[in-house]
Parts: sequence; C-alpha cells; structure tokens
Amino acid sequence: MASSIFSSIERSGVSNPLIRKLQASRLLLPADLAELEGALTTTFAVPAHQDLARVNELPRDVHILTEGFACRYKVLPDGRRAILAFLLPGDFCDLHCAVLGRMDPAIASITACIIARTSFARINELASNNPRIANALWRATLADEAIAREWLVSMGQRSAGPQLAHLICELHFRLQMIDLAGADGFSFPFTQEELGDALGLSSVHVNRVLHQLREEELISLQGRMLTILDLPRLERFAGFSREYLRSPLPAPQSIPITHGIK
Amino acid sequence: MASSIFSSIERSGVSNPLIRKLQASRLLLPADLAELEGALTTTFAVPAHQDLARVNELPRDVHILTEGFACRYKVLPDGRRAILAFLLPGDFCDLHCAVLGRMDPAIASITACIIARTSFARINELASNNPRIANALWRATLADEAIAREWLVSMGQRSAGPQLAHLICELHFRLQMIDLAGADGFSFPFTQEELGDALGLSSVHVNRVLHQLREEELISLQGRMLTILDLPRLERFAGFSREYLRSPLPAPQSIPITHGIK
DNA sequence: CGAATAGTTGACTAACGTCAATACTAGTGG
DNA sequence: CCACTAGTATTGACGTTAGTCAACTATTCG
Repeated sequence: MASSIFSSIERSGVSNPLIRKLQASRLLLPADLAELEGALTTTFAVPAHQDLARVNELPRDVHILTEGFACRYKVLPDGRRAILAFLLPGDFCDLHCAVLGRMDPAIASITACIIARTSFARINELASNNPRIANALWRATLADEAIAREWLVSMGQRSAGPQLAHLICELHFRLQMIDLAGADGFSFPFTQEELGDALGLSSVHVNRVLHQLREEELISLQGRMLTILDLPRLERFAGFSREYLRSPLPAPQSIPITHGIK
Repeated sequence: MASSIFSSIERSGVSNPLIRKLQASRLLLPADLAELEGALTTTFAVPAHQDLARVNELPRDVHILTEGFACRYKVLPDGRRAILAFLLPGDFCDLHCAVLGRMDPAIASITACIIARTSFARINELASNNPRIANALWRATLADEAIAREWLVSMGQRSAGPQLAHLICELHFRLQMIDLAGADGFSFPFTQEELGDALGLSSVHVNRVLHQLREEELISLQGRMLTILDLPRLERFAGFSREYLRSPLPAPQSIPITHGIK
C-alpha cells in the first residue's frame, strides 16, 4: 500500500509555504530560514482522501503540508470520526507528535497533496542549536492550539449556523495569510460529511445550514469554490474575531538575538 | 518511581508540583530542575472565583498553579462563557500566552489557589540556553493541546453522559498523576454551571446527567468530594483511553545530552 | 439567622439527529 | 457520445437530545 503511493515526485522546493510563512513572521533570520529549508529536501505527492499516518508508520518523521488540503482526525471505537483540524499549505502535520514521541491523531489528505518530510532528529538538532528556530517551531504548535481552542468555543457555545460560518471565516483568513484566497473566493473542497465530522454535526444538518447561509446571501458555493458575499456580515453572524489567528510579534526579550554567549 | 536517582532533590523538599511533575517525567537533569526551581521564587494566594488575568495585567509573566483548581476561559460578546481547560496543580496557566506574546484566554481560580510567578524573560532565557528545558516546556504546552483535542472529540462526538464521564476520568487521571486522587475519591469543587460551561451544556442538563451517573452507580458525589464507584465501567461508558494523557519518553535523540558543543 | 449561591425537578420548546427517498455530479468504460 | 456507477447533495417526516423557564429546596457564608 505504502510504496505505490510514494512514487516520490522529488522537487527542488524553493517555494515551500512554511518557509514563506516563517519569513513573513519575521521571527527568523535569513540564515535560520536557510537552515530550515535545508532540512525540507524530500517531498512527495499523496492522492485525495488518503490516510497519511498509516502510509508512513514512522512517527519519527515530521511532515509539512506543501500543497492541498488535509485534516487531522481521530476515529472512536464506535466508528465515528472526529476531525480535529484542517491543515493548509505551510502547516505542520505532526510536529507535536514528534515532540511528544507519540502518533496520536491520524492525518488524511482531503485533496491531492504535496507533502514535505524531514526527520525529527534533524528538526530537533536545529531547534537545540538555534533557539530562534526552537521558538518559531514552538509558536507554530501554539498557533494550532489557538485554533483548536477556538473550535472548542465554537462547539460549546455556538449553534450550527454561526459555527459553520465561523469555520468559513477561519479558513478564509488562514488562506488569505498564505495568498490562497482571492477576493472572488477560495477553494472549499470539503464534503458535507467532512464538515460535519469537524463541527460535530450530521452531514444532513450541515447541508441545511449551508443552505441557510446561501439563502441569506452570506456565501455562495458553486463547484468547490466558495465565495463570501458579505464578509462583515458573515463575521458578525459567526462572532468571528481574527485576533486569535494573528501571530503577534514577540516582545523583544523573547527573541534572544544575542544567543551564543552562554 | 525514579526516587533513588533524584533523592538529593527530594530531600531538599521540592514543594512545587511543577518541578515534581517534571522530575517524574525524567526529561530533565537535577541541574535543570534546580535552574527552573530557582526561577519560581514568588508565590501568592488567590481566593476562589477570582479572575487571575485581571489581577495581574502583565502578560509578560508566567504563572504556575501550585495549589488549588483554576480554569482557562473566554467570554463571548453575548456573555456566554466557554471554559477551555481546567488547571490543576503543576499546570502552567499562561505559558503559551507568554510565548505568543498575547493574553488570549482569561484565567480564573475555581478554589482558593496558590500561584507561582516568574517573568517570561527568565523562562525564555532558560529555554534559550538549555534545550532540555526548552523541550520540557514545549512538551508541557503540547500536553495541554492533547487535552484540548480530546475535549474537541468529546464535544463533537459524545453525548452529554459520556462527555461528562470522560471529563471525570480525565480529572481523575490527572489528579492521580500528581498524587491528589486517593482510592476513595478526589476533590471535585466545580459548580454545575462551571461544568456546563466546560462541556457546552446547560447547568440544568449537567444536573440531570450527574443524577444519571449517580443512579447508575458509576460515581457518588457528596460535598465536593467525588468517588468513582466503578472505574472500568465509567471508563467504558465514557469511551476513555488514558493514552492521550500519558507523557511518553521521547526517543533518545530528542534529549540532546551533548548540548554545549554548538 | 438571613441572604446569596448552588442544586433539583417538571413542563415545555428548540435544535439537531436519523432514516429514507430522490437528485445531482464526476469519473469510468463502452 | 452515452450509459453506468459511486459518491455526494438535497429534501421531508419524524424522533431524540438538550435548552429554557420557572418554581422550589439545599447549602454556604457572613
């Protein structure tokens, strides 16, 4: 199963979205970026709706989504599936697993994906020797956590309509950050069942709520392209505040430029 | 468990539960523990049901819960409150906020608490100069994340009964880890409204579900003391697996003992 | 002891799930 | 180009879970 999928399309990736994201964050020096990029040599392609964790059983590798959509999920004993996060280009798939040394939630592609891989040993070496990189990686996992926390708020306190609207706002904002959302809309390749598993709703109910959002002319959805018709109104309806997604610059002392004295 | 190795520290009477936890994890050398403990000099008391974030508006400090129960929460514009995590002794209150440089969710005490404080600058200095400490702190935030993810599963896929049971199992396990849960039961100081805000349920429904758990003789709850009457049955009912709470030892290469070469 | 807070219970309502039938769509091979 | 198929979307009828409102009781605490 595993080998056929990884008819590895090796590419010399200068345009890794993770590197671009980190570059934009201004947390790292050019030299740091080069170090990190040097570790991301191997990339491979995965078809849509493919289980990634099972394909590669080594939890000691770290994967970065480079192109396409994926998700983290967990299946319960009774067969229900919980989608815990949607992964977009530039996101780490399993950095936390590598740090903890445990392959906790599974990863699956949603669309066809391109994924970059490196060994955790390599990442760990970089982080150990360069606190700026360690800090940037740490912050990346914390950004994940902030999104998960907001999902928690959504699931607990928002009814289905606002909850779905909130997810749309989140994806829109995150895709904008990586230049993957135009003014006209963005790629929205999720099935209603996937949305349901992410929101804790049945796919039937997702359908109805989606219908409602279209009827109220908040969004339009044709093919797999979603257009936000009235962003301010959608954000208000969702109770969305982009604050939690912003990556604030750390205070001066949290970037120890003077590292090396020790 | 690792008592003989760290006997020198034990004899010196480590009172801080964070240090005890890290000590038990075997991630750090005695010297590392001493470094960290040296940073936790200031402690202060907070009465029950007190807002902690507002008490200390400086987001550049890091707080560690030393005694008592607290929670992370967020209030929505419409006044609803979402509790995002319960904090137990030894937990960081706001390490992630400090790293990200943003005071995201608020913290409130549930019981009277004792809290240790240190400056983030100090923590950051330790982490920058000592990758073992950086790793341990990173893992601590990831442990948080694992719990949040499991809450997400609970809220999305479990109905109220199993969800509440799951929370009880989680708290029981976490309290056991820090020697705060006896065989006879453990302190359970949450109001039903707090439980509701954490589970995304109304307090009325929490009451009914709690009643049901008692009727089925899974738990008993008197005063603020909860007793688990049949742990295996409760865990089965909740769909609880303690796997996600375990702190696995990292693979050898993730503890670079040889740090200092650079 | 009294006042506030927390817990309990019932009646009713709203949100969401389940089941099932039908329509659409993209990809497939003839 | 068409039919075939499997997955996906849509819609209706109905059941279940959980929310709301409201009254009442039990605790806690000053």
